[in-house]
Amino acid sequence: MQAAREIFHERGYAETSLADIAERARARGGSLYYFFKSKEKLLEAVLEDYKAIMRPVLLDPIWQKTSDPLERVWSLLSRYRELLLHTEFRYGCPIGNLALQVGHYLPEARVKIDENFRGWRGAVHDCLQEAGSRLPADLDREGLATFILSVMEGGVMQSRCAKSIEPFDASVDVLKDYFSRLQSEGMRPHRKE
Amino acid sequence: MQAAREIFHERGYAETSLADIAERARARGGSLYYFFKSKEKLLEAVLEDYKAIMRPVLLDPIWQKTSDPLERVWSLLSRYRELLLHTEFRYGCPIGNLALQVGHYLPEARVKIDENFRGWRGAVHDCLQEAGSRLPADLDREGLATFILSVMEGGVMQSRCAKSIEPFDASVDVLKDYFSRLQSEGMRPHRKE
DNA sequence: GTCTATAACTCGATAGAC
DNA sequence: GTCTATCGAGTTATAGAC
Repeated sequence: MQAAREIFHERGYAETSLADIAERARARGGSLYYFFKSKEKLLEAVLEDYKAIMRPVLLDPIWQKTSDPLERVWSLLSRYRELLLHTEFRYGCPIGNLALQVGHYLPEARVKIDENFRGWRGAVHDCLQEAGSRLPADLDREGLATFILSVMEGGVMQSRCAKSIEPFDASVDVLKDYFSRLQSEGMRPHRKE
Repeated sequence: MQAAREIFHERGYAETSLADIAERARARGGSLYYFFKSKEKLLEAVLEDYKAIMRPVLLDPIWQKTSDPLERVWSLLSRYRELLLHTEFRYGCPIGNLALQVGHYLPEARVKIDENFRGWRGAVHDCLQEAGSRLPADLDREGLATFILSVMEGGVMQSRCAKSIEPFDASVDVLKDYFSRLQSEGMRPHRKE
């Protein structure tokens, strides 16, 4: 299943054959059917696994680097930046990829992708809550967590196609500017349109 | 080619067979090869066409609704909102879909997808420039245009998977809040971190 | 549990009639 | 130009030996 996760990420779902997965797992194609009754079920297991490893594999190592909740958010975004650079813009966010690859015709997978997004937003939302009074009290922090995921996914998408880190960096820079304005609000009440 | 554009959008590139395309074009599979020497070349022609129709088909009807440059940006985003609602979250941005479907293994297509993104950002950038002094003078308007595309693509991605307009709306709402803060800057100089 | 062998199918692409 | 017919390759999935 680790093999499936890797190759789905590298090549995409449709472009990956079960023989490819079996080869990386040092097995033969037919053996996979002992554990998964179809390619689709294998994908669902991979997506379920992504949910399970998000905290121990993705978040915990980042959370460990700093205890400042806002720094954790920036560090999480940096993780995707490193992924882009490290893979020379070939891969990207594995969940985002699968979202636009199979989200529209594999309903069960779509639901599990949504659950992964919810988990990610939830983790960022926790950071925003923990930031307490450093952000405006009346701020919609759920909405802001969704917004941050949008910026990340959109930035990764653009940088992959541009084969340049520029669009990702530009997106994160603007996000940081927004935060600096949110955090300076204390000095003067913000007037909503 | 219109048929190809539609079905690539609805089903995705890998899930679309040339027979499907020919059927919608009221032709037979073999006939396509008189115009396109491969499925990949057909995709490239579709992406080239997207660039060509962006202005007359996507932008001009929106620009016509209002001459206010910032309203044009919100109206453009509303167009994607309507697309999500109108298709019950099945489709999404056709370029974004293709970006994460084939961007990593069809190099020529990836370049043309990038060109589409550049065109979109360019149109938004023109709006931001036209907004003149309504935005801070020292603002990076190229970066902001990239940011807006990120928010749109990320919002569409999340809403499709959630089958709910909430993530898209939340993303756009936060973006509007950012703009309202940018526009109120005139009242008091903003201190950069 | 893991393998081999293969069934059943789909797809992209080509050849050639008209 | 558009069609029919088909090739060849690759795929998912199954059957059954070991």
